[in-house]
Amino acid sequence: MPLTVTQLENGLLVEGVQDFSLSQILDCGQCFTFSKLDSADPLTETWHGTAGGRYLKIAQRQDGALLFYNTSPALFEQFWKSYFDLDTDYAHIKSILSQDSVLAKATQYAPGIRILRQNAWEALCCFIISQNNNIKRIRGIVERLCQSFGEELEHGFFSFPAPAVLAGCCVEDLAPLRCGFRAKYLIDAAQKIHSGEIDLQAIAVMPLAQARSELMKIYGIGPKVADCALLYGFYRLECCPMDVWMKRVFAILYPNGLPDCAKDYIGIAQQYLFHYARTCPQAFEPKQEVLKPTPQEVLKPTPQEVLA
DNA sequence: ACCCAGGCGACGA
DNA sequence: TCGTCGCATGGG
Repeated sequence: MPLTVTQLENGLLVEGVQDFSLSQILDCGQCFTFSKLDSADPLTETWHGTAGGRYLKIAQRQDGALLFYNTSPALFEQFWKSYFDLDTDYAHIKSILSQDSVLAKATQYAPGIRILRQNAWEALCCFIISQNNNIKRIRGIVERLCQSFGEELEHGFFSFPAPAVLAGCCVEDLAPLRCGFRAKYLIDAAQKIHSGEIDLQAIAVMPLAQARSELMKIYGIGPKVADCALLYGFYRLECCPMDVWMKRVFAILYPNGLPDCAKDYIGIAQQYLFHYARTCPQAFEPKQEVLKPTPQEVLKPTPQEVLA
């Protein structure tokens, strides 16, 4: 279905958007720079935040239509349409993934998830911060990073600091972030990128294995953070970041790996499964579904009783 | 108080 | 090459 774009006095109305939920997209662990506004209107939800050095306030009506506040048609076409991945047919992708029963459940649980096309440097910073951390605290550290070293945009929001800014910092300079041992990792990433030793533009067009090993030259970037940067910062859908949640998913639901139907969209499948595992734990806890005895088993004598 | 969080580097076997 | 441990901080 084609999008219908209408210019209003306060922004841009975009109708015909399918398979899109603001809260699912912005709160599923791929992005840490948007926050939900308290809305007087229960029929809409409104978020605001930053991406690529731009501030955006955006609302979604209950019928699915989107309102991009203070956004020109040109800016929508050039930036936000791509950022929200609106040219990708998620209905098609979900229909393929749903050939597998678990993925069918995970996609139905949060059918409005999309993979954002984020700025590579910003995603890299966020996922350096993410290691051995929780999403709530990641948001706070990212916010302090931008407030402390970025440039003010609008409404108290700040851009990400450029690599050059962090490259000139020492660990003590980053103390206000309260990011712990990750400060030295951020600085090394900034220095290698600012000096040109690591070229994000070049990584964007490298074969995956080479891109991955290039990112892992940064002190503090291992396989998982590299995969997150590649998936979210470079839109490499063939990456499947393996964090503690996805390790649970594989241990419990996919001991033999993902099914064949996921092979072209592993990164997207990963996002549905990650969100499902993290926010719907009762669907995943091994103890309840897997180990709970059936009524027959409760009545059956134990092996010890049989042997007695 | 305790365990855990979108891990990683250092170290020893 | 593989397991194990410490790391900063704070949420639940």
